[in-house]
Amino acid sequence: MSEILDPDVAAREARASQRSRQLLDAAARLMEKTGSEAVSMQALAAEAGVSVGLIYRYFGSKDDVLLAVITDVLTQFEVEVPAAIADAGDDPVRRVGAAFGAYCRVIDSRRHAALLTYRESNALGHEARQRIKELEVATVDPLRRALADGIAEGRLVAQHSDLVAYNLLLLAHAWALKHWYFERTLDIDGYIRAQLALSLRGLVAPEFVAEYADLLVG
Amino acid sequence: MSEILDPDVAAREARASQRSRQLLDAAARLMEKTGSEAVSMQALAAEAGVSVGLIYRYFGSKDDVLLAVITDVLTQFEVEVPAAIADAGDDPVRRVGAAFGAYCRVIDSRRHAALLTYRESNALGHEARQRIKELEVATVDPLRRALADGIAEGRLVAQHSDLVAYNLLLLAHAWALKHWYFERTLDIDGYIRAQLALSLRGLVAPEFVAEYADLLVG
Amino acid sequence: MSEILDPDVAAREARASQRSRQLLDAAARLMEKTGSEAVSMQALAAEAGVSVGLIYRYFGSKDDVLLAVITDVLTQFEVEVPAAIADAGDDPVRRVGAAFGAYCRVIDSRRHAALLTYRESNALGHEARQRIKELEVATVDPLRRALADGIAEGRLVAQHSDLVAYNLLLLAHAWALKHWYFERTLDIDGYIRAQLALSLRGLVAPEFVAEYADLLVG
Amino acid sequence: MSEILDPDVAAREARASQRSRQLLDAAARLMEKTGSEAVSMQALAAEAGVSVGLIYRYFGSKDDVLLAVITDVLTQFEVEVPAAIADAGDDPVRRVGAAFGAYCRVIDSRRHAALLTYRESNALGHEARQRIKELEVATVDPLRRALADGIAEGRLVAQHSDLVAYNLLLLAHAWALKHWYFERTLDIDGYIRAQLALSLRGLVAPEFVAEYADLLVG
DNA sequence: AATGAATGAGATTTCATTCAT
DNA sequence: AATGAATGAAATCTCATTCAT
Repeated sequence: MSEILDPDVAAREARASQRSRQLLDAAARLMEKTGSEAVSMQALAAEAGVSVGLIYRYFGSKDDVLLAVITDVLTQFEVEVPAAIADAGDDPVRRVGAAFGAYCRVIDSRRHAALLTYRESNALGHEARQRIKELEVATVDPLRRALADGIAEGRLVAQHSDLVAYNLLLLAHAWALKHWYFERTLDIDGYIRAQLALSLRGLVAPEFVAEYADLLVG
Repeated sequence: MSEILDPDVAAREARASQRSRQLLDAAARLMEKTGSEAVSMQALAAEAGVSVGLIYRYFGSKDDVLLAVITDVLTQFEVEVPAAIADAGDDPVRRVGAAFGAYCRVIDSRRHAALLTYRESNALGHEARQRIKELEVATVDPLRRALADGIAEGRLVAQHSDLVAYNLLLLAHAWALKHWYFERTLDIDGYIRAQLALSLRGLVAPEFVAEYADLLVG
Repeated sequence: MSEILDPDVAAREARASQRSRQLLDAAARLMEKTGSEAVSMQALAAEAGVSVGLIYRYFGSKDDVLLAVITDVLTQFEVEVPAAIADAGDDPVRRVGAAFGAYCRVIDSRRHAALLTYRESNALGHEARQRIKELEVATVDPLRRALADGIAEGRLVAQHSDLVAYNLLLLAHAWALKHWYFERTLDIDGYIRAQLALSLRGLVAPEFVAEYADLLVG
Repeated sequence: MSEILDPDVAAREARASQRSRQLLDAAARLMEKTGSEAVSMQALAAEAGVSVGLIYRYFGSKDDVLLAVITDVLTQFEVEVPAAIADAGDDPVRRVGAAFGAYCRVIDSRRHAALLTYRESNALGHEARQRIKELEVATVDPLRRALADGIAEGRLVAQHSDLVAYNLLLLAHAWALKHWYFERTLDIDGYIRAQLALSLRGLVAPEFVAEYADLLVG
């Protein structure tokens, strides 16, 4: 808030944010390790190498930790997806492809944490739930914009671009949700390529099909 | 099973299956009501208007109840989807459409129960989990067959029909998973129409596009 | 009570006693089978092939069943031990031996039921407990009398005949209590012989040792 | 274990072992108080003046508590019996006497806890049961050795020394098992004297009877 | 006389949260 | 700032007992 900070306060805040990170990482690690989303505060403390009590200094409750883990993943989207889009250059179709790939890769790297959103109902309160939903929707925005650009440039056919964007998010999540099924035949790269081809085939305007031939064959 | 049943035994069995149904319905109702997939045995007993102990006469454990609720939904797929396909006539593309519609409608009628599959990891044991996965995969089969027929007849382009089938299942589930999002702009019929159009646009062979114009405009 | 009974009443009583026997046998069977003394009323009903409700027509409570099973074993002592003594002829030392053998054999035939006495504390009320203790003490009486006779005839040395009698009862019980230990080296016949030899060696008057040589070498 | 301990860790361990002792004592106290070997976790918590949850910090399960109580008694044997033997000097017969006395006195001091072994079947798992049996058998060893020494020196007659040792253990347990009977006529000292006299009369070699006259008259 | 469905209290166990140190 | 012992409510499951049929 204030631009000039008491150095002690700054140090404290730095330590605090470091602690938060340490705890969040431990939580993510624990989830990937146990494969279960049922993580007790005691187990989290043990994994993070701190005491239970300390967790409550940084997070008000278990729900807060859960919320933070989820937010953490969502934040990763906010970082990675725009970066991937920027890297993809000006072509909106390739930007869509890059965005979807980035989504999938983030999810692949935090599979169990990503699934946490699908359990919120129980643990989290209405307010937190609402917050997550807003963040998730915001997360689709770069994708939606790339799609809109493609439509504006005539490279994509104009049809339900909102729905399409959300479908792509869902298919990215599906890599975590139905990993047990997809992993039988695909690895993450194959998955991205196949799903992208499938989705784009219905979207790319006929006169541009040749140009995106590399994307359209899964 | 046997042709001649002791009437008492028959009556008892009828009562027993009625009880199971009552409990399963209560479980489903409770989920829809609380919006939560976490149902305690106490709460279930209260909702069903019976005692805790009685549940254990019909289901060996909480896992059994959960498994039964899930199986119940999956069984509904097994009934409704083939029926819808049969009603749709011989055209494989229209059969795909009918199958997807049936999926979505079953899920719409049991939204929270349908989500139970996405929590299995915690509650259910490995065996039960495996069982559910098998059932789910089996559930996609009619859809996969209709797609294969469409490809064989040249009405659909041959591309990853397995993946397509599973994607359609996922999009049906998405109606429950992301209901809070989709319901802002779509009702169940609109959702089915839009998703179907989107998926089919990438699948229908060019020379048949005109024939399925009604399906292709979401 | 009344000497002349209504035939219906007599028939009913006969049926009732038959039922009791059926239930008691089932209880004993169940205990030997599961090896555990924790027998639920449901399990007992199943084993006996009757309904739970019916047990309560013949026994007021679970404690009553337990008490009856215990009494049943004790009654068997009351029958078998005097019979064995009678068969053993006039010699009091041999009568002692016969009594101990009978004790051990009854216990061997109902090992787990015999152990029930050692659990009474929990389940049974004070009154029932008292009743069992009295019966158990009464059960030692034939043995005590045979010992007393032996002392009176000068064949046994006079020393703590009460304690000796109870010790013999205990050693018989020990066959059930510590069966896991004794069965490593002895069968029931060997056990009886060895224990008897050990006990009698301290009891038989020196001038009669030769006469009972067969009993004194375990 | 390690020579230099972190004082905090050492203090914590001390506190922890103090808690264990407190809980074990409470368990023993509860058993003596209620006269019952069945102790619920709630009751144990109440008796110890702690919460239920805390018990689970020190013992993994109810079985663990039970096992610990039993082990506690058995450990007392391991301490007291060899000590008593050592105090008794070189004479093996007097060492046998001292060992038996020590057994009986330990049992007298923890009567109900000592009986716990006779309930193991129900509560404890197979492994724990096995463990207890081994410990019990190990417990007889000092007695067995003293007997063997006596035989080797020709002071005791060679006959079933294994069985004799176990019988003496049983007679010690009998003080708890049949306390209600023996207490009518004997106190613990009288019991020890009488039982010892009885057992030794059959064991002491004729030429040494005079030497042990004090032990042989109960 | 007989059934067995139904009850509900009670048992064990887990775990989010607090608080004295 | 940090600890971790302690709490106690809640969850699952069992089983003696009752009662309508």
